[in-house]
Amino acid sequence: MSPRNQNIRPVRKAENRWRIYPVGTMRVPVDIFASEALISVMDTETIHQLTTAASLPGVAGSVICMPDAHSGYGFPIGCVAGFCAGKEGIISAGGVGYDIGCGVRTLLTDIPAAEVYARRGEIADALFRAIPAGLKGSSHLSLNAEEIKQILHEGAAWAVRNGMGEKEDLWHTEENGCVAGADAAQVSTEARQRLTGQLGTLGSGNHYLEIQIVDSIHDTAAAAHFGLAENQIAISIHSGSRGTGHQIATDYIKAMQNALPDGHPAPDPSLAYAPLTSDLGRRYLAAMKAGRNCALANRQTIAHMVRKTFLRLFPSCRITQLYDVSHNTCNEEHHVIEGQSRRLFVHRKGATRALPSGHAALGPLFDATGQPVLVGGSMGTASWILCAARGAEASMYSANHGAGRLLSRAQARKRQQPRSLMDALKHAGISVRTHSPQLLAEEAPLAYKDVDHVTDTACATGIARKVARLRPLICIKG
DNA sequence: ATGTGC
Repeated sequence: MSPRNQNIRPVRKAENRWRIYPVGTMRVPVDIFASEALISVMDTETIHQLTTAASLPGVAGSVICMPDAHSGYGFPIGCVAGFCAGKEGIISAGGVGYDIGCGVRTLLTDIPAAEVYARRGEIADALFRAIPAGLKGSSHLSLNAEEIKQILHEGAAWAVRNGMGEKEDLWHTEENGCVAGADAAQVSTEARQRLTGQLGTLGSGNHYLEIQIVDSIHDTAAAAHFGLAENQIAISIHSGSRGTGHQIATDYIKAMQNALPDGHPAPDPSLAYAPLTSDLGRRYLAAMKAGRNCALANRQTIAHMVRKTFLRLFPSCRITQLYDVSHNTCNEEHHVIEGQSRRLFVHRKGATRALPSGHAALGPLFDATGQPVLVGGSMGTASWILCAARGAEASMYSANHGAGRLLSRAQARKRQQPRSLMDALKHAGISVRTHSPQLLAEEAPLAYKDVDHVTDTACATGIARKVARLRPLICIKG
């Protein structure tokens, strides 16, 4: 169904802007935000997945591709696609992906950098003990069925209600820490049970807990508003919905593959979809929201354990939350399409929402700066804190989520010896703790794009502005 | 991403 065999070439529209005009089954164009260098490393599979997304029923405006995009399951990672609410629109479980609600939370501390440098090994060991990580990392908390149901409905607010955080944390979290409309009844028993021993665990893959230092400030006013200063110590948590979100995705991808509407063959089994108005579509929406809440509660719980660990080591320290934002979501939003305000269901996979100052959906807390955008780098490289800018109107109010993979996990394993990576990180002054040096190699810097170039590109297009660059000092990995 | 594939 998708125009795979046609010779598709993005047309250069402006500096760092490219467009794929509709051909074959494509209903809308694809708008790519990338430099020449970044577009040259996007493989044919990524381009194919973008044009496939642009071929789905009810797709609105254009499909957006971020500078960090690479191929994924169904949609590429780094893709934004909105679908009209109502009869013609669809929702796709593969479009959101397996790690529902995966995102980044950044906390700010008042601990002098010199003290962190002096006690780096001790801090790394304490965090590694306190925060379960890796595929088998199991939680210190054990949850019963009622608690799991509450978490799926309440998100981070559940953790705060149970003494794991402050209400200020929720103000500094997307959706105030709770996605409305979640329904645990649409989440299978198996998916719910998988949370039993997993709340407050980091997971594996590119998930991490990093202690970082603010390396440079690029927007003094926004940095002051965010509470950021040069040489400040920050904490970033990159994690998701663990087994629960994965199981929700598995369940609904299967169900959508088995229940495709008549006359609407899926372009690809990984991109099976359901009409938004169908029972299955509505059920997935409610289950996906529960998955987002699971991820929000997970990061809130991890943040609480990190705070407890730091308070033991630095009893007088103060740790506040800058922001928490997910980058694997489907969200109901209003967008202006061809001059008309439309209600859309916007899938963001490996892309964050980016509301500029003055946008009606942005709360008062960040109206002066625009919504914070947390860009996680690869292990051992920098992260960026950006704020959404006016140009985000052209990206359906979205920005990039990271550096983006350059090599597949298998390719990375071939090119990176685990031992030499550990040595290189140590040499770079980064204290790494991991349960699996083998999996660590898959996350080696050589497997990722240059986060500074990706960030430069995103900001050059006007979708976001640089606020601060963060450099890792301690990294806890699965 | 994932109690790692059907």
